[in-house]
Amino acid sequence: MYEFDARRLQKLDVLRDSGVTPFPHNLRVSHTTAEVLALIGDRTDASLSADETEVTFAGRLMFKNEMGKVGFARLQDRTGRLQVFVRKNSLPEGVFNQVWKKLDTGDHVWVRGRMMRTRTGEATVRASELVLAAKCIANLPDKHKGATDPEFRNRHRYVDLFINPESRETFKLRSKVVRAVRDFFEARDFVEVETPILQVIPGGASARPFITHHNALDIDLYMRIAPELFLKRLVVGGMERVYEINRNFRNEGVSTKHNPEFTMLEFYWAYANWEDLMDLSEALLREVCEKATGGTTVQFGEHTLDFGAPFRRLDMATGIAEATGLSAEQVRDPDALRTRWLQDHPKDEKNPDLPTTMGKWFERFFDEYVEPNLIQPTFVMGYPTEISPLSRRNDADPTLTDRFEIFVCGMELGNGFNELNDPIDQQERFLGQVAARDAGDQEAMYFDADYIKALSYGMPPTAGEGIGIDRLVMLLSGNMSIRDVILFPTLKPQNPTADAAADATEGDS
RNA sequence: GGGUCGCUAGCUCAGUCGGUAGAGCACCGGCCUUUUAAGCCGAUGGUCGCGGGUUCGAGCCCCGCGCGACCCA
Repeated sequence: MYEFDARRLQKLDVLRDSGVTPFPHNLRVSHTTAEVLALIGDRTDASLSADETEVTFAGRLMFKNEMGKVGFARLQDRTGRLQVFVRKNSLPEGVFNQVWKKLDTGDHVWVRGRMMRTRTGEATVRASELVLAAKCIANLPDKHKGATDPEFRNRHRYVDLFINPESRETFKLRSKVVRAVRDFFEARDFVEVETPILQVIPGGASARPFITHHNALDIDLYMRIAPELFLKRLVVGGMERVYEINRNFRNEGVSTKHNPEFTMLEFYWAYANWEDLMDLSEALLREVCEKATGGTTVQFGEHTLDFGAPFRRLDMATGIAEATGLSAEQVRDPDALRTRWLQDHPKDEKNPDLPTTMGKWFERFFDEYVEPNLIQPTFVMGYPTEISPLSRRNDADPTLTDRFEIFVCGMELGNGFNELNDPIDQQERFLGQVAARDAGDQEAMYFDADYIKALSYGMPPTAGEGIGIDRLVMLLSGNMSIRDVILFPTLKPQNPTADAAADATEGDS
């Protein structure tokens, strides 16, 4: 059971006793607050007084000021706020005492009235009718300081959204980002599809999945960690340009950059290669940035990010060599890498989990020495085959793949590569993953025989890429935490015992 | 996983040396016919995150746990 505030509950009785319906319906508005403000424009009060136009609008009461037999209120709707002026003898009989005086901040209010301007010049509507549209019986955050605690804002997004304008802006921006992404791909003849979230074999990424159960089939299913293998099946099927804006689920830790469920854009483009993808990514990010923010640069913390300029293209081995002082030869030598690592991490001397191969060492060195320093949008190129089980090998150097990742502000934003379409090679890579899994790597991929079968029918030369939408929205909106750009981020229950008790009660009833 | 910090009224926060639990805003009552964080008078509101311990006495000291923020891995 939810405990209502007893004092607020009483208000409902008081209203009903005086004939006021606290939750009416069928109220219509003629204008939004922004439309009324546009009508008022810069007209004088005299000009407005001569205008007999009546408007109706509604919004949540965010500010109320009572002065005897007059008062002011500001109503907030999806377009902004607008002030209402009420005067006791300008309202129908009883409304001032029974409705106006009982209004609390947080209530939804409907108003009819004519436009005016106050003595201090504020555009205002003079109410000739005032209706309580929906009662708020919750206590609101501080009128001036708002709700600043990140936990409160994440747990009570419905409050955060109407209290904090920057939160509304963030999620409007997020919507624009998604719209811009769709427009970009639709304009290039890509088809948007939806592939399974419930999967028998989770694939397409290295990550631990969530497990769930289908009762009727009596089988365990996995929540998808990536749509990749399904999208490539579609390329086999002839969808040569295909994309999906998909929710993925990864059973891993949470941080300011990681939420267990997150939104990705993935796209596959037949008869294109990884270099085409890099060009396309630049164009995509530039266009999305411009459509969502109005410009091609954004402020993120102390950094001004430039999505308009060509992105830096950095070879992974070169980046590691530059950051560590190793030579081009040493960078490819696991022993030299180990020696260099121990130089900075003497405590790892006896660590049995240190990498033994170039590929794993690259990953570790890159994360440690290169990634944090990649502030402006950067393509990091040339990933080792070993850590790229779905990428096609480089024709000149089969230990590397034709793969890149996009980094901004030390954050991985995207990942693209020439798709491996040789079913024999893919089968061997999967077997390598299975061996890693058997050796204890819980993030290693599963063997997906149907995917191999799909490739055996022939997949055209294809390049594919994924871009993290949540992180992109973080960058474009200047939010430092992924939880600030996800409406309802995954959070621990505040009071597990109470929640469990509530569940038990539900089960009994 | 480790470290640091935090958790006190609906919200934002004080709380001294261990000695009766505080303020502003919100909410309630009263005054006020153009306010701009309006003002004035009065009232209500507390599991001080949870559980132990020390003490005559704990919001404060000690131990454990929970949740969160930030940093590190």
